[in-house]
Amino acid sequence: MISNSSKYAIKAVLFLAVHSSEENKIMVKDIAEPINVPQPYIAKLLQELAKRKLISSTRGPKGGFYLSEADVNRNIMEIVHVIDGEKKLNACFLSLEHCNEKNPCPVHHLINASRATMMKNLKGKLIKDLVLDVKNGKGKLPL
Amino acid sequence: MISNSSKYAIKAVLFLAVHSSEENKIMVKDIAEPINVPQPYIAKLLQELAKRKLISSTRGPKGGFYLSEADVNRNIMEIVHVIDGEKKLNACFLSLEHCNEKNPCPVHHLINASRATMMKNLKGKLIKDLVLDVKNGKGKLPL
DNA sequence: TCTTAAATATGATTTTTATCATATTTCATG
DNA sequence: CATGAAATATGATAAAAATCATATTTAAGA
Repeated sequence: MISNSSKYAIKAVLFLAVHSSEENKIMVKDIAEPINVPQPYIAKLLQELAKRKLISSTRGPKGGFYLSEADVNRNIMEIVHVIDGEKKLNACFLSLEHCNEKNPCPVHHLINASRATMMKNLKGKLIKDLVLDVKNGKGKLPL
Repeated sequence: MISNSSKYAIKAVLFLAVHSSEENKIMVKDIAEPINVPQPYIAKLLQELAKRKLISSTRGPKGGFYLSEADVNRNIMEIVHVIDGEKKLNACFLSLEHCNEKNPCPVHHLINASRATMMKNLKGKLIKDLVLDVKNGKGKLPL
């Protein structure tokens, strides 16, 4: 449903959200260690996110990754989209091609409402909201 | 979250639930085709389910797979357990080791309630209930 | 402008998951 | 009791996901 890569990416973005800023860029090795993800692996993911404009970066000395004002207005699902592709977020539990409200598979009604609210929650929450939650003790770091 | 193999297994069990009985066993090739899963692959899964007593089988001529009275009193999550292992059904969205109600990760509250009801639904619904649903038009076959 | 520190691009390797193949065992039936 | 039809056991291959390695490009600062 959601890949390992996406999870790593989310953790990294959350880390950046809390610890970085335009004036305080962070380089991969200082991200990889605290979030406990192999450095070359998270590097690749961060590069992909940067290319797709979900996070910001600059090269060279004093360079690194950070989140701009625009970046913190993204939500978590956008990260998943970039890493995993659009694919199966809306997909049927059994991955059936033709399953929908009109023609539901037998398990459709068991999971659909729950998943819909889950998705709504994830899409409605921006990165900056999550940072606020952390500050208010509603979610804990480090990851 | 849930593997391809589990999905195939569920489809096969559903198929058996509707089409088989102790007097009408079905052999793998007659299951594989209608549910659209490669024959050798579904064979392996069915064997595993049979070994773990979630479905029934007999060998030899006139043999095949079917669901006994006991078998139709199972729920879908039991199938997933057998195929995927216990692992991540209760796991944190970000696969964090130490995430729980007391010490939630930032996304915990966004998904946890939804997932809990989803799981409750899946565990509460028995195979025989699903068959009833299909008969009452609340879920469609074929898959 | 040269050196160095960082991201970036590209691709290789490893591990896991999915798929396929084959030989063996069991059972019904003639 | 021999034959053939079925599941079962085991393992091989292929595809995908995760992980790792290296050469290139960019930018800051001496």
